[in-house]
Parts: sequence; structure tokens; C-alpha cells
Amino acid sequence: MPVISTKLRARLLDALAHPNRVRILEAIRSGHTCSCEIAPELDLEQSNLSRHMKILVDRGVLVPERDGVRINYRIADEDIFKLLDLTGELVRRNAERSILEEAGKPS
Amino acid sequence: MPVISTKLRARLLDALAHPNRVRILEAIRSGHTCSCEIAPELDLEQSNLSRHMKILVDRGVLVPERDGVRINYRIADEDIFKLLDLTGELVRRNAERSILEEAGKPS
DNA sequence: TGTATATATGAGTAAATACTCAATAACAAG
DNA sequence: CTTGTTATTGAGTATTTACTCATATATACA
Repeated sequence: MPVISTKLRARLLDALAHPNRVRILEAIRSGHTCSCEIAPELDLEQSNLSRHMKILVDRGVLVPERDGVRINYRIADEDIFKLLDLTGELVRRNAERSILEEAGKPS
Repeated sequence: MPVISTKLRARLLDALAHPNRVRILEAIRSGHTCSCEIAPELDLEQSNLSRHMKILVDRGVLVPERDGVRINYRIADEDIFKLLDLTGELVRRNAERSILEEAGKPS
């Protein structure tokens, strides 16, 4: 009955629903842990990246851990990556379907 | 190498990242198939719902099938529901973590 | 203290989004 | 062709978003 709040689910999805934030998460998955590494890697303005990070932290996607002058970010829940992978699968199959229906069209 | 496009993944996530669209998908999962059923069910303006539907169709989440005067929508890929469920799991565990860290705080 | 490095934030802007109301289009059946 | 039902679209508005530049804050270390 207590179907998980649609608002909270939408809010989490929204945290991930930006190309740069997807890229940021992939950068973290591949071992980069701090903005100072990610910013040059993804060619993002420092202040812009900082705001994306804030969104990801505020919504519980990333956990910040200060280490001296830098802040290391780690994923709060490994299943976030599972979600990203599933999204990729869906995109891939969606593209396949588009091609198939293209083939089944009248000329 | 050909990491599924971050843009396309973000675009799909974005299609789902709205409370009303999550509600729409849950309504469809529970058996409602057309706007004329969903609009009153969710108490959404007809034109507003139509635009949400357009987003879901354009991004390949729903497939529209006209049946006379009405249009029935079906999920393009059942794994969309899997994604919604996983999102719910993440929200739930996120809430749990918040409570735990609350307990571990200084008074 | 002063300097270097990393991060956060105020202010401004341009673009995108969700929404509503009113008008229009598509279809079925008389 | 007319009427009823469903769906789409134009126009207007309010809000939110992403972004940039410049400035401020935080930490480490000489």
C-alpha cells in the first residue's frame, strides 16, 4: 500500500537526468574521486561542477568525505550504477525497436 | 568503448523524472491504458496529461495505439517498471541511511 | 602570517519546463 | 452533416535550470 513516494522517486531520477551528471557518475565509477580530478577530465567549469556535485550529494546519490583540502566523493549506493546500466540497456533496446519499425514501414 | 550515450541515458531518465509521469506509468502498470482513464484517476488537466504523454511517447517509453476515438498506451519495454522499482529501492535505502546517520550524530 | 590548492556561493542571464485556458483536429455513430 | 468524445496544439505565464564570471571560504603548509 505505501507505494514509495512518487515525488521522491522523481526527485532521485531527476538527480541523474542530466548528461553531465551521468558523466560525473561514470567518472566516479571509473575511479576518480574528487572534483579536482573530474573537472579537467570532463572539461567542466569548476563552479558548474560544484553545483552538480551539490545536487548529487543533496539527493543522497554521493557521499562527500573531506580529505584535507580536497573532497572525495563516493557513491552512496552501488545500485545507482545498476540503475545507470539498466538505463543504458533500455536506450539500446529502444534504438533497436526504432530500427525494426523503420524496416516495417510503407515506402 | 562505445559506452551508451550519456545524452540518451539522461534523456530517458529525464522522461521519467517528474512526479506526474511516475504516477502515469504506475497507472499504466496497474491496468489503465488510455488518457481518458488516467486523467480523472490522477486528477490531471487533459491538456497537461497530453503533453506528459507526448514526452513519454517521444522518448520511447510508451507506445500509442489508436482504438477508435481513444488512444491506448502500452509500455514499450517492461524493464521500465524494473527501473521504477529499483528507484524505489534506492529511495527507501537512502531514507534508512539518513535515519542511521541521524542516530550517530553529536547531540 | 602569507601562499597555494580545492571548493562554495552571489549575481546575472538564457533557455527549458510545467501548467492553464481556449481553440482545433480526429474519429465514431447517428 | 451533426453531435459527442478524445486528443492535440497555440499562446501566455510563472518557475526552474544550467551556466558563467567573479568573489569568498576552507584547508595545508612554509
